Amino acid sequence: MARERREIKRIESAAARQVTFSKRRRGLFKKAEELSVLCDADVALIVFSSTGKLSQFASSSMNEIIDKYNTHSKNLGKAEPPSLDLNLEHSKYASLNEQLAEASLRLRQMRGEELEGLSVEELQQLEKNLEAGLHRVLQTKDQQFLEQIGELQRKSSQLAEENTQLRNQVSQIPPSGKQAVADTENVIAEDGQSSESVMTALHSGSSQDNDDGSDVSLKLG
Amino acid sequence: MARERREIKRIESAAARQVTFSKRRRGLFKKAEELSVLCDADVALIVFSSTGKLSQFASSSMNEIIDKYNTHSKNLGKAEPPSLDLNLEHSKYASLNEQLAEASLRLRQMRGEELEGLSVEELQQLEKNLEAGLHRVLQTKDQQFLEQIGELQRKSSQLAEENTQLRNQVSQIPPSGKQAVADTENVIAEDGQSSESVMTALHSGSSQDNDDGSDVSLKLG
DNA sequence: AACTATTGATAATT
DNA sequence: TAATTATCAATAGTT
Repeated sequence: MARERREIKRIESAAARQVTFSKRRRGLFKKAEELSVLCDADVALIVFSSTGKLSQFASSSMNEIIDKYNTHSKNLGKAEPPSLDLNLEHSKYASLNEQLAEASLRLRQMRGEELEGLSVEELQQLEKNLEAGLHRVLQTKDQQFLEQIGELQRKSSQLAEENTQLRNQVSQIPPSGKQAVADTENVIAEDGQSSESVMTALHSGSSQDNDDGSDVSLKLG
Repeated sequence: MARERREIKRIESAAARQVTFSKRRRGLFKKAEELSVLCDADVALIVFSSTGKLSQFASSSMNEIIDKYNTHSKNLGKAEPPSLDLNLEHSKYASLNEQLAEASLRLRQMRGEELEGLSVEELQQLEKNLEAGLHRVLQTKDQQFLEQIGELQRKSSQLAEENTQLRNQVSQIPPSGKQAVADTENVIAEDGQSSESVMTALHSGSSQDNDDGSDVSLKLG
């Protein structure tokens, strides 16, 4: 196009390259615009100089054209596997966002957090999931607890029974006047307890026995 | 460039427009490539004909250049709010995909599924998470159990103590021979119990008392 | 699509 | 960098 034909290969001289870049870039953009006007075409031109500076031309909106380009590439089943359709991308992105939000919420809920907003059904489902996970551990542990409680209940009943029987025996001691009472008090004193507390314990004993049993049954049912 | 100068405005004749489009498009792409080669520039050119057909040129990768363009635009704080940055969109999308995949995997693992491929560290982490989740439920439940057990233990000790005291009282009854025993048996019969079970309960009473205490302590420690 | 007269682009120079 | 200009390249109209 000029004094001499120039071979199309990289211009080594940075200065010359810069000059040629400026001239040719202007021409290229001019021709791009002319094409878009003359032929009613949608044209997008992006140029990065070797120094990284951006120049651009778009007959309409750059992003519009890029979106259109991405859609075309996708629909034509072209290569470009790393590039995805921006439009589809968009809905997928929104969808992914929702899914991720829900997943992390569920995780937090399985950790016992943010349970406030859950419906009854959701709580039941969460409970089911947690219960399934907990099942073996809880089974073993609960069983041990129940065994201990049952054993203690049996012993309590046994001891209460003995108490009753012993009380009967005590009540059948021939009333020998003050002395017997004194003796009893002495024995109690040796054990470090007052007669008052003993009687209270004895009286509440049988009633408490029943209360305990029903309490445990209720809580375990 | 030719027989006559052409005004730069839309060519009304569709045929003429199509011809000009073909010619000028070829020239434009040629010049775009020449610029990229001569000046070591990164050039992307996208052209949609008025009939919607796509032509493109990119000196490197089209998506690479578009990404670079978007990054530039973004950094320059440009407008274009309705259009999203493809670049960022893309990495966000990939990132979201990963996050979602991980979240759902973790959920499945918390339900006890897909534990096969986990390393020891991962299993320990999962165990920790499950334990944390179970903690609140278990804490409440365990506390109730412990309270019940503690109460029963207290009562057992109390009753055992009373038993000891009552036994002391019984042993201090003046030996009045057979009659006293017979009376005791009658009283017991009225309560619907046999003397044999009573004696067994009495004999095992003190020894069992100690055993129970240590047993419970061990299991709760 | 090929031809070609003409304009437009630009390489070398200033 | 900008202007000049000789030359080459692109292309409008024609075939």
